Amino acid sequence: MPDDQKNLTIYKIAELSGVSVSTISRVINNSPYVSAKTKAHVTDIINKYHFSPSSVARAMNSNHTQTLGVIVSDITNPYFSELYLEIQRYAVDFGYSIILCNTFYGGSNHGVSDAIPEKTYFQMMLDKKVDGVLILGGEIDRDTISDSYKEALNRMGRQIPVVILGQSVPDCSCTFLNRNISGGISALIHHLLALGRRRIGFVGGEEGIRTTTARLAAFTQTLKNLAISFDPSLISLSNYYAPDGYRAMAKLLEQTETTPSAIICINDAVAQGAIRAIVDKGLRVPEDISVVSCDQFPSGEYTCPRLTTLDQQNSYLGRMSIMTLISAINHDSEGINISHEPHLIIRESCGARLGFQFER
Amino acid sequence: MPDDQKNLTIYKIAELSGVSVSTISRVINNSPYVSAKTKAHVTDIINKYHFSPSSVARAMNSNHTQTLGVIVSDITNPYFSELYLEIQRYAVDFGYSIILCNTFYGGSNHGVSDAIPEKTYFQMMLDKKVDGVLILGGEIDRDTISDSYKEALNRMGRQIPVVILGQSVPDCSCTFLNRNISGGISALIHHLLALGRRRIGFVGGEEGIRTTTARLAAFTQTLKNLAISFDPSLISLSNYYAPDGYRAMAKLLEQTETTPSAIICINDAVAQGAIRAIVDKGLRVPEDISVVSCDQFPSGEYTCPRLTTLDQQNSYLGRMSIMTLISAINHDSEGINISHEPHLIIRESCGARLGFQFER
DNA sequence: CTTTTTCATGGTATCGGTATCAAAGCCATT
DNA sequence: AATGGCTTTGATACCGATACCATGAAAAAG
Repeated sequence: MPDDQKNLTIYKIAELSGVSVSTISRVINNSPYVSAKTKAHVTDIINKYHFSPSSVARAMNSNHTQTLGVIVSDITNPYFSELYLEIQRYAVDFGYSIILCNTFYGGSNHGVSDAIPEKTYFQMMLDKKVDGVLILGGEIDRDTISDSYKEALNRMGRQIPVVILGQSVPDCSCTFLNRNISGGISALIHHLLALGRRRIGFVGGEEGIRTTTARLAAFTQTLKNLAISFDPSLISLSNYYAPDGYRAMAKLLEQTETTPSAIICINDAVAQGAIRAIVDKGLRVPEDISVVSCDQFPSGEYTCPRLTTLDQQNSYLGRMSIMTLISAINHDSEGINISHEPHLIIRESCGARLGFQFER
Repeated sequence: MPDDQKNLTIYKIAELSGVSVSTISRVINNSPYVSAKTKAHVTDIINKYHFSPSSVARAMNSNHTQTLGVIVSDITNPYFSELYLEIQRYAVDFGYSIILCNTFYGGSNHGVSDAIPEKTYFQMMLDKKVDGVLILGGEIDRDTISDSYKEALNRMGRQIPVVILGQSVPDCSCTFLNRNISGGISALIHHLLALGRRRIGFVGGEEGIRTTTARLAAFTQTLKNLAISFDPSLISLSNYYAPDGYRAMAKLLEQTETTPSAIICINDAVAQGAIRAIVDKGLRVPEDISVVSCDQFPSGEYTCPRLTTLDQQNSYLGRMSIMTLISAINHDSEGINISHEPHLIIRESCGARLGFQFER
């Protein structure tokens, strides 16, 4: 049986075919400078032995590896995994494979405590000679970025294309895709006001993280513009997961004197935790408190009650991220403007679809 | 400023240091055959220019890339992402990076239709010369495995270590970690019976997939052993996500004449969908129907009601998977026996923790 | 029928490291 | 001073592809 062997090289195929390595290379790369006869013969041998050229050797003198690095803080977070799905799809289409780097930064509740510094991954990306790096979240999302982090990031950015999904940081040798982080908050508030909710709280997210800071700023600003009194005891931050939402909501209910009539959560996981905390206090959603969220997760359509939330168009963001990176690698373009406007998904947790109209 | 440059090689460092490349290589690899003085000098230059050796060139003659391939069907599925987290953690500890391969096989509801054949990824893994491959799920989980798939899998298995988390398939040149797929079903049924539930249905999972087939078999077998009548109209399969749970549950409620008193779901996402379907029919969980699940997801603790479910010890499985693969690469051992017993987490959706005791 | 052009093929340097071998320098011993 | 052993260093083949140049054969042009 003409079986495949380990460590088949172009030299062995040349030997088996009775031609030179140059010819084998030509056949592999579909060069026109091979006779039909030779090509057919070599192709037969290649198929027979299931030969396929080593990407490592190819990378050696082409200086590109057809590999991309993707850095995320936590792939169990639906926000990141949804982005990843889209990225993976396009990467394969364009012939790239992806090295996924999970930094464990930002602490989910998964029992893993120590984060892997992004600097470690930056160096790894450089050593592995990936063709480009995509950063979806992590240390770059901090309000204040340390000099040493920035230095490491810039060192990488000077050597290979780096695309960052988030919001621009000054003096970075990277391409930024500016997410409209705070968009939609105003729509959320207006929707709640229209339902008769005026005492609105904000739950979840982490202090010092740009998403949280920006959304919180949009929250307070919108209230101010509408001349609605702002009560700091209605704000309770923690983190981005269901247990955090539970904890933050429970804390909010304890620290405030008057129960809020509505809560805006940083994302659907937090909203789920918050609802659970409200229910555990013997209150009802949406009858007593309306709960809405800023970032749609797939599960939000199946909770009790279903979540009113914002669609951040994550598939679109994922697609734009990978396309921008590939463009940067091919020097096709110099930065792409993305325009995504979060849009309101009205379901049950605000009360609207259940026909409630509240008075206060 | 002594700044770093692009494409720094060992040759340039040799030139800058005034020694030979051999010496640079020795310094990098901590060889004892370098004088302290030379070592210090070269180290200074390396640090000054931020030189780090190319992994590609190293792979060229060491024949290992310090890279692993991980193949999953859908990383947005918490089962896979939880496994991945553990795998990533240990991989980095042992100096490996991970190429993640998402096959889109098994259709979630994410709008992506066409799966990427695993064969495509197998070839990619071979070409990229990864040191080992870990398959967490996908085509291997089918009840019947096609010859062409098996052939491609075996070809890969003969060249590099391949570890598969699931259940053994005959005549495969891979190491299997046999998950106890059907374990815990019996515990679930006994728990429901103790609560007074006898008319038990099964919801979710996909026909022709081993997890589903095995759990369904354990389900019917346990009922048979207990001499409980088995009603095929109480079984409704679909897939592994919340929308599938919703759909399957709605269908079950339509197709059966007598409403079931309990439902066992394939996992927590499906359970969430099923609960939603039950509630939409105007029934209550757990008062009218108890709902339990076979596979714990983190969100299950924050649903309304909280889910009674089985802990499959996914962290343990992830850890064993990566450790087994690394052992196989190092020829340290020949297969590891894993012992994980799913254990029952009693919460609200069955009724037990809410103090219900049902009669029938 | 010779010369020129085109086509097909082979030989070899190269990418950036590591491994192996050879050799030079240094010190102590005889 | 010559010898031997140890430390330290340098030169070069090699890993598996591709790129470039050279060459031989066949076809077209003179």
